[in-house]
Amino acid sequence: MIGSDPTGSDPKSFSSVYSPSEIEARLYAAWESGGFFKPDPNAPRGPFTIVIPPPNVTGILHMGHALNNTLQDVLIRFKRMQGHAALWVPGTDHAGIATQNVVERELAKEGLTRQQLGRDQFVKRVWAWKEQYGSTIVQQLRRLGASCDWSRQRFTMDEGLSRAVEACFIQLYEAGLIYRGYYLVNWCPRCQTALSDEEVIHEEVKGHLWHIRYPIQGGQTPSAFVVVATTRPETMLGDVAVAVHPEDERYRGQVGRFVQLPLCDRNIPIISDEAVDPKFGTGAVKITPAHDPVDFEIGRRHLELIPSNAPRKDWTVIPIKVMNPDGTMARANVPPAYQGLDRFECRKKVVADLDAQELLVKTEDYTHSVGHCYRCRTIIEPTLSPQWFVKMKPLAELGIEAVQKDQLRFIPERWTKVYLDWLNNIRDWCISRQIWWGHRIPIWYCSGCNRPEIQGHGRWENGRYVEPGMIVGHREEIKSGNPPPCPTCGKKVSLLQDPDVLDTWFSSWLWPFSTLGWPEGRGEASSSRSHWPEETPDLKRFYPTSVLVTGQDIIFFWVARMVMAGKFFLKRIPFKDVYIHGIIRVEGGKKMSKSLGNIIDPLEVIDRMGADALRFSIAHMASEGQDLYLSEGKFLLGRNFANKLWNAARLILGTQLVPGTAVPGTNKVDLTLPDRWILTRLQEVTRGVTESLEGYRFSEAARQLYQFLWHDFCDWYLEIAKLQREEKDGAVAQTTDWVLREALERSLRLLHPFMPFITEELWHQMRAAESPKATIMKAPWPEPESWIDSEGLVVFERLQELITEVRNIRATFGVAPKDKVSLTVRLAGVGREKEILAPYERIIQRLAGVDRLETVVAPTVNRPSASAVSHLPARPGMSAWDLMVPLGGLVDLDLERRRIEKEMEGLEARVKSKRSRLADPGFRGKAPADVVADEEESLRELEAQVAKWTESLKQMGSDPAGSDPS
RNA sequence: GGGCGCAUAGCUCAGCCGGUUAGAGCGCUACGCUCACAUCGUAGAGGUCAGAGGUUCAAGUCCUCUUGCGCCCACCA
Repeated sequence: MIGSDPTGSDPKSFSSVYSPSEIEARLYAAWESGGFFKPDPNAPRGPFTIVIPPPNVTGILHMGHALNNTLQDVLIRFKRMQGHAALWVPGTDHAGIATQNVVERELAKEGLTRQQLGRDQFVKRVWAWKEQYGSTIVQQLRRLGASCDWSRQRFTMDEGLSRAVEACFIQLYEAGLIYRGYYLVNWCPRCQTALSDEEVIHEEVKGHLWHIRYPIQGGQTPSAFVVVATTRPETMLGDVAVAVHPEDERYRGQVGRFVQLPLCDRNIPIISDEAVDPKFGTGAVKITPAHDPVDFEIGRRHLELIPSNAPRKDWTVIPIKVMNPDGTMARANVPPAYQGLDRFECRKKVVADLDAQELLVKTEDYTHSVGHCYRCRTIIEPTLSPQWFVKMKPLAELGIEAVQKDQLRFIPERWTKVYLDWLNNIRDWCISRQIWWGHRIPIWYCSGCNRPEIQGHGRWENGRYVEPGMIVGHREEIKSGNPPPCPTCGKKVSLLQDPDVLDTWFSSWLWPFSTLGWPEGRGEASSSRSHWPEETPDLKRFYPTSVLVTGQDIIFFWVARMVMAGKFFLKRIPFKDVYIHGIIRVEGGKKMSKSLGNIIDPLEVIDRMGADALRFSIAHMASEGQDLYLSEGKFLLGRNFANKLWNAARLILGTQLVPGTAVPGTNKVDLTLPDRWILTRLQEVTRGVTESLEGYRFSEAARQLYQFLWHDFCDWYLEIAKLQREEKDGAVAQTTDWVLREALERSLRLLHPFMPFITEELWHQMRAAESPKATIMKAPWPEPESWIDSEGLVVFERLQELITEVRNIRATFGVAPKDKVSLTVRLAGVGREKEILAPYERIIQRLAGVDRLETVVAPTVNRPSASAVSHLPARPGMSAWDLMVPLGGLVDLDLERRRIEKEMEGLEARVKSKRSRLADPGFRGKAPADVVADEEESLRELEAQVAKWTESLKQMGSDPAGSDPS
């Protein structure tokens, strides 16, 4: 019932300014209730699927979303019209840390912490938040016009998707690709959780490099020191060694000795390790295995501090953790003076104390790269802790294979390298998070057998990681009331689930199939466990998806991992094409961000100018993979274009139709030249837009449509059509109406993926009578017709040239718009050219402001006195024409001379360049014959042109009327 | 330390496979509220395609280097 609203579809109510807001809301509601976003089960062509990059439930629509979803919607609407069963699966991401942060902030306003609330209550509270606010972003996507199938909307914490997460975790575990390790991880003291390497943002920070003396024990001289340099002096409280390069002469004989650790009552050994760069600083490094990744590795290699997966009794030295999870200094192992201090306060105090003891050699300014939490920007504290990991090497190989076997294609292609580089240097993925909002890890422990202190020190048995008393399984199994016996003690004692949740991306990487592949209403975990995912009808029909549209920032987080997951769990890639679009920036090159206060809110743009304006402007700017620099003003392009289209339609639809219908016959022989010209242009544009969209060249498609509709259709054809509709010959008037409507209707269809609302509204007004319920969304994508009037193209272009030239002369000599001029056209009379002009006399008269048009067929003709002249060059299929416009007293001799001279300047430059090119034997010898012939032809024509202008200039000199009137 | 992108009109950007006269939008100039549109029309001005070298008959387009800007990756204590 899209166009049945009388207020919207009555052409007489057309306002001269397009106002989108009411129309957009009405149409979107009609589309959605009409079920038009669902894939057509009877679609003539195969499925075309996109899964949305799920926005965070906490999100609000920003320009990045607007870009990303506009492009997806353009593709989906295009493919839907082409007859594909187009499916765009929408949904949102539970965004573990981000969402937890939001709700924690809300609690804080009530003076509560999540700890006070307790885990269960807190999680309930987050769900409540999600129910209340989680649909914000999907509502905003609707305002953008996104034609997602909302009946298939998913959430990463849905029942089905949660089972997918569990099932995939278990499959990976059984394949020996999941383990727990006591490793150094990225720890955010603010969020109090571990993060993956990808979640750490490295930023340059201005800091200091402190050089500290560590006194050598039993040295030859009592004052012997080793000087170490550090950017984080507070970590020295956890030092367990000093390392030097084995070849470093400066420390020969020192290795194996001990130094006294200042501020602490401990002695630590000097060791040697290849990882130490002797050229850096003093060549001696303090080793803090519990708080630095490099030190951790050195520790593992040389001190056997942390034998991986070995029982605790084998430890010889314990890495010393000196910080609490919140970034304050720990109680254990830390001298009392520093206990409980914030890490940065502690840093100051350590430096001051060292200085007081004269152990601080120097303090240098030092800029270095420091890791920050990607959610809260807090400086990361590398910390030793037990975490779950995915072994990535075997999975990465699947991702690499996808590219090598041409199963996967990046557009633009250069991202392939970025993707491969990451996969080739992949490290294991830390997937456990110490937060409460997310998918809890499907691992349980026997309360009698598993102790916290052994976590992360399990063994590999039969290719799988095991800890004493550890059970891996589905929630349903474990909580079924009949828990399995502990594999270690054999007793059915109480089982405790691992408190950690999984990285949000652990659910996201399953998105392309978890959204399609979970059978509705299936409950039995045991049956799903071994055959997951199910071959649901949706999975069968729509997987693999067709294309992924996303930004470069999540190639590692998401794209690469989805490829791996798809190949691992389903043995098939999740998508064939990956279109990587640019990043939104503001003019000046900065990132658009809230903190910089330079946000341009897409919703505000939609409010003010309409979703179509926003979408078209974005698409117009989105040339292949380039970043977009936005400013408010750039959306005027789309707004003005929508308005132009609206008014053109107003002209076509708002006036009384000429009575009677006339559908032109085959090859459009009964149409006028302008009719055939505009229809020919339309064929070209149809082909161009289709090809551009097939190749993801969005801006190219948008530009072609803009050029065609605005300049070809409105500027030229509509002006001519006005005349044709006044024709006494009823047939001409009738076919003009037909052409106008045909061209408009096809244009609307071509434009629909970009500007869905205005095209629907106008299309519907055209169609309301015949099919009130039809929607342009389901109208067929235009196919170019087989006929092209290329001859007509040449003639019409000559007409355009002629009119433009006369207008130019009028403007140059200041002929008032109301004043008419007369025009003499001289042509050589080749073929049927002498007849060309006659039918278009009225067009020329109207568009060029001519009252008397005379055509002279003659080899030469004298220039009428006191006139301006112009010479149109010969073209293939068209001879050279001379134009003469008598101007009487209006002619300014100097002006005309300058005009001619300028024209000749350009021509002569080109003549010169062509002559020299043709004089070059290399060119004649090696260039293709047709190129040479074209050059020769064009040189001949240029020379003829020059001759004509020269002649005109000469005639002017002897022209008495051309003399200065003053 | 690696890698990538960008440098074209005053501004923001197009320009696929190298081949006539390098395009658009905005801005600017002149004129025009002509009965679809002033969110408009007509005409126009404005470019050594960052610099240097190379490949080629031919380079904005391909190669190398340089400069400037931006981004990504990396265990620079």
